[in-house]
Amino acid sequence: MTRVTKKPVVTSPSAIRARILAVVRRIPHGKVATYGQIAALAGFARHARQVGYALRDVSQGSDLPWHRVVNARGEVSTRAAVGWEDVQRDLLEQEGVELVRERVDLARFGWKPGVAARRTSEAAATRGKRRVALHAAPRRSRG
DNA sequence: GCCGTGACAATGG
DNA sequence: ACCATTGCCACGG
Repeated sequence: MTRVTKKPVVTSPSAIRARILAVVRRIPHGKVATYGQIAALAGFARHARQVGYALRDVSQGSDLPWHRVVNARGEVSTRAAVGWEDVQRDLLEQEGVELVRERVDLARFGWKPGVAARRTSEAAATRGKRRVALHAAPRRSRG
């Protein structure tokens, strides 16, 4: 059928954004994901900054769980509009995400896609040991 | 089409 | 543990 004449791979103005937002939408309630993780899951490793860009364009008025996205240190990233940092922290706490010193323990609340919730005891045990790769595949990526 | 910007990330001091 | 620097890459002017 030679319908490949013109493939829709045209990379829309924001094909990358759409993909990113799709991943953000998958973050489960009560969990958080890092910018770099989102980018990697979307298929755009080292585009962590683009995640922030995408969210900045959306933010309010959307059903997107934008508040579940934090930086690699588990902190809420500061953006242009001051004050929303508190809003985000509040939303997270409402979901049961603990914030210790303004930081989220990624080992506990970090979203692990594809892995169903294991036993709580097991998760606790993991805490004391070495932390396995939380991110999908950071490798040598840097941004 | 080049240049600066940015809700990031990793490294070094 | 904190601050400064460097890298990365799409987007907007």
